[in-house]
Amino acid sequence: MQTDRLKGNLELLLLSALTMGPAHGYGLIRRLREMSEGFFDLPEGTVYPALHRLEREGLVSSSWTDEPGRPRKSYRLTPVGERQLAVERVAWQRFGTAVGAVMRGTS
Amino acid sequence: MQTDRLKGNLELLLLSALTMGPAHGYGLIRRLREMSEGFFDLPEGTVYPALHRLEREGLVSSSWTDEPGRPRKSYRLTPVGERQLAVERVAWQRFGTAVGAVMRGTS
DNA sequence: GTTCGATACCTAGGATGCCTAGGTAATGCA
DNA sequence: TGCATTACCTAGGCATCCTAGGTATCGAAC
Repeated sequence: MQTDRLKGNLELLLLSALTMGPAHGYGLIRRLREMSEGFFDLPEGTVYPALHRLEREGLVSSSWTDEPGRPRKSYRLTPVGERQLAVERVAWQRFGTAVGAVMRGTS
Repeated sequence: MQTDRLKGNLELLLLSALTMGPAHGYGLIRRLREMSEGFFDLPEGTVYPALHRLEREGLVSSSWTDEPGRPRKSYRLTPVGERQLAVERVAWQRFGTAVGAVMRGTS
């Protein structure tokens, strides 16, 4: 069955990571890995499409850095994204509370 | 984007609910609703296929009650299911810890 | 000087897993 | 007789994450 709990939480993770400041995709992968002490080691094929989705929805905005060297696409939170992050945080907590109640067998 | 956090946690929820004793599908839906104070109100189309999956994997076993009235298929945890539940619990907690670390911006 | 690992971007298609929407049938009450 | 509730089921849809492939730059090692 191979549970993937990530489903539905990726958005929360990416938006959270961006509150520490703008970052590009590859850097976000590293940032999430560090912040979670290695727990989240997301493949690029997961993160890049997710960022594009977030941008399409207006939660993040991107800009190419015109520094020399490797091209980098920097993402930052938009005001809409910040509001959405607050919503996600509450939703996550509620979900966790409900799961906890079921696990503990109490209502 | 419509996060569905249930994905990957349904197994944990069903196995947890079954620790309170055997139950049939419809009853499990009610039990989860009560234990979570209304948070989890799972559609039948979610629960029945999941129970079949759990049975195929040997985590639960089923038996039709030969009581009169409506036919009911009662599910109970198998020993394998109990072990798997313990695994799931730890996995859930680890996941929660990791998400919490990212949300709080600390490593 | 070239080979390799790390950095940095991308996408098509597959797998998974929950949900929608449909179906059947028994019970009990209005 | 009709309707709500209980109780079971499944096909197909859809969203989302991942696999696996691709391109290209840079620095270090050989």
